[in-house]
Amino acid sequence: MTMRVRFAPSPTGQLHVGNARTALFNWLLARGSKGTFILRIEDTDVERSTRESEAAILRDLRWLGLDWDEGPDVGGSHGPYRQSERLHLYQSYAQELLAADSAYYCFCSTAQLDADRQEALAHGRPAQYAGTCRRLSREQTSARITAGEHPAIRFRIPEGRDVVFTDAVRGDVRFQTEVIGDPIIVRADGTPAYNFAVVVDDALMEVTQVIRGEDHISNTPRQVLLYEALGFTAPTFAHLALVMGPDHSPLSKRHGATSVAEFRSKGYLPEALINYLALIGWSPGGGDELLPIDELARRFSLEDVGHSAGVFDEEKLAWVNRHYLKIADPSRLAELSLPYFVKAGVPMTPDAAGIAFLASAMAMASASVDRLEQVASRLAFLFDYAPVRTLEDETMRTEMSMPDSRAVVTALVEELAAAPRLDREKFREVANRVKARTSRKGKSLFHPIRVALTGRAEGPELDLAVPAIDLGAELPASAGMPPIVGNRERAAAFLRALELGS
RNA sequence: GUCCCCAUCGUCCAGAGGCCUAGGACGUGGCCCUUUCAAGGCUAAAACACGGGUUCGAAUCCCGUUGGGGACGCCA
Repeated sequence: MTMRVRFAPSPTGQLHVGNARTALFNWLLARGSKGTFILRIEDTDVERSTRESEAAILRDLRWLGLDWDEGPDVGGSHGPYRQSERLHLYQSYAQELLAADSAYYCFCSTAQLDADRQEALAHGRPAQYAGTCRRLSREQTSARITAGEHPAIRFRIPEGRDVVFTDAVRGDVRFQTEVIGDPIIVRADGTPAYNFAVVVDDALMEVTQVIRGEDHISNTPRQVLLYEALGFTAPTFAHLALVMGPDHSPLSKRHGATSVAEFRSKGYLPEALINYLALIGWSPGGGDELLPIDELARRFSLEDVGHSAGVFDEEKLAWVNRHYLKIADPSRLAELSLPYFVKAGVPMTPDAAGIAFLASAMAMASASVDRLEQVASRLAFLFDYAPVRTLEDETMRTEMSMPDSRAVVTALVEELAAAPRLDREKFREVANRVKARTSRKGKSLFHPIRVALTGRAEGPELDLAVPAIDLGAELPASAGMPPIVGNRERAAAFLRALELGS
């Protein structure tokens, strides 16, 4: 039998990184063993499900590179893949259970149920369904229905049984049916409830391994019983330990970013997020950590998945991201960083030449930054040069007004007046001549040059930054880039600003 | 409260009875590189939760305690 796995999100919000990890583990298993990866939308909660979040989840999954073989948008032989489009199926299986007396109508009100739960808790009993409607006769039931009541349908959990299932990551897990209340399988409004819909769907879609979060482990015995009552064979289950925040509480908003969309907008690369997520609760072995997704799939195995919850560590994510930033194609990074420039107040709509320029500038930014978001400020000196503003800073003005610094700037202006466009070598020549004229060297030579030419006290290596400035200054307006002031003009403007200020 | 799951450096993993004076990675400290900030290289500190067993021998097996997490919804 070929392997079939699925990821089944409910479209009630953003794709959470914890869920993304669940999707990833399913995907890795499928891709590592020529299996089928199914995407199913669990939208039976009509109140909270939206098409917008379904679209967002699909988009995020695609961004991560997790593609599916069957799903709501691509179809497949076991569809439809939205639970809201499978209602008739649940209806007919519910009738079957009712007919076999494996299920029964329940008329209990929410208020009644709440009261029962309080009562049970108060007496130290498990907070499960009291069984009020369990023994209603067929006559009583039909009488109440004709009278206009709208009952839900509950599954009858058999008494006195031991339910054991073998979890692929944990081994045997055992529950006594005494601690399991009869679950609702169809709500009063006719829609199926989770425990029922998953079983029907996983069975009909011929899912062979159900890999999901540990929060579902206590649902599993109910589902195993449901498979049995429906005459289906249960799949293999695997429950993944949850992803926690730094304080070991479930990862949530107060810990910072939690959704895939947020990490994307902060400038993490999809391959970095994927690689990092795979490292929580699993190890590729051999001491390797930085591996592309297909290699991850090749090495993945459920048996090697850890049993304990893992803390999401954004520092380590950043380290992984730095790695992928370093090996990424510069023009791809240039494209990807566009939104961050816009957000930083540097609007641009570059053409091919503009992108090529940005890509060439990437070398001095992407290797020294955690995230794409930071590229914009790392390269801001190219587009935003304002000596007067720079000298408004007290310490900057004091520093640059010193005779030594001033001499360097003056010499720089004069040398630049005679210099052509600066490339790396030309810049070195100019720097050397300034050095000879001022007999300044090291920091006292290069620092003033840096401030004069970039308007900043720190930034990328001047060897890279200075040529980039002149390269950018030559860009035609048609390149769609903000105007870039050349080195010669910068030096002159800086000296003027310096004289004005003193 | 009841049931279930889990327990190695601050964090993520390796370790499947002797190879462990417990290994790697992130982070942290130090050093180096360096015209700045980063990045990078090297290096150091840092853990088997506790208590009982089993065994010639336990981080590894068993039991208990403690701690953490999950579930107990007409949410999924």
